[in-house]
Amino acid sequence: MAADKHPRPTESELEILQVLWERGPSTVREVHEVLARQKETGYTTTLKLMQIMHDKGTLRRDTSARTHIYEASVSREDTQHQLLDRMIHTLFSGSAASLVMQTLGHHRASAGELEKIKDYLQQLERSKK
Amino acid sequence: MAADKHPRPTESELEILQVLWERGPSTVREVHEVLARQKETGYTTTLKLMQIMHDKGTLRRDTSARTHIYEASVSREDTQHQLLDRMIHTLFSGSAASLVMQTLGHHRASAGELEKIKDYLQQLERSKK
DNA sequence: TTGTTATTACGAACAAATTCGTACTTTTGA
DNA sequence: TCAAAAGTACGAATTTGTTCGTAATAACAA
Repeated sequence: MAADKHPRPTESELEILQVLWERGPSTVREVHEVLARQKETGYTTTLKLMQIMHDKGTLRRDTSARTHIYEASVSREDTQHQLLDRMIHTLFSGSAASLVMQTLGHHRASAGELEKIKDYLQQLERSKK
Repeated sequence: MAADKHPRPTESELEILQVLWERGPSTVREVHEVLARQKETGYTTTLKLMQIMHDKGTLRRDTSARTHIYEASVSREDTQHQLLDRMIHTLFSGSAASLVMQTLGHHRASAGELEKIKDYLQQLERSKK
């Protein structure tokens, strides 16, 4: 049964979440097809993982039909937020700003993206006053 | 023995790296003291972990004296970069910009930090032309 | 109907990470 | 000198995550 509220997803669980966030509610078969394109993996492996995630409360499912439909019960944003938090804490001594600068320095964003980021910053500053 | 070049550090390994990055070369005892302040853990556990990390090549050590001195052999920046890469890929569909905006949105940086980030952006844009 | 296929459930094997007890060695100080 | 303290090494137990074989069942098609 579900124990903790929303335990941090493992590596494999994230792969599955990605697919569900992208596609919306899906069958195990559909999720598996996508994963199998990226890596060698068996159907029952995907099935088992999704069952485990359901136990943990990470996924919801509709079992009314023979073929069950699964759906993420955690949002992409919340998960991103949760993992970012952890990373900022464990790897950037708590400084979100230094994470941002590291990222900007190493992973060239396009000019358009930089523009978006700048706008976003301005907006943040305005809302601060 | 050391197998891979620099395997991704595990959770516990990151905690140890943090301490070493912060303090510089240190004994197991010193690292352990710091960790023990944050969580319940035994001395030999810390020791074993650091030995494993040495095997993997994540740490260097000086064994000339009885009490060994350990030091990180991977830089903080490289590790940050490595893990950011992974996170951008697995959680932000490859878009560094959206990671940055997520971060700015959720983790309020101080006005001073925002300023720094803006400067950094301008600098990036200039160097782009 | 009947056999082939698709699906779920379950348990066990395997792998990786973590924790810690114990033995042995060196240093120290009374 | 010699007992206590501090250190390393090592192996094993535990925990957590991953993979997959097998059985049971439902759907489907000939």
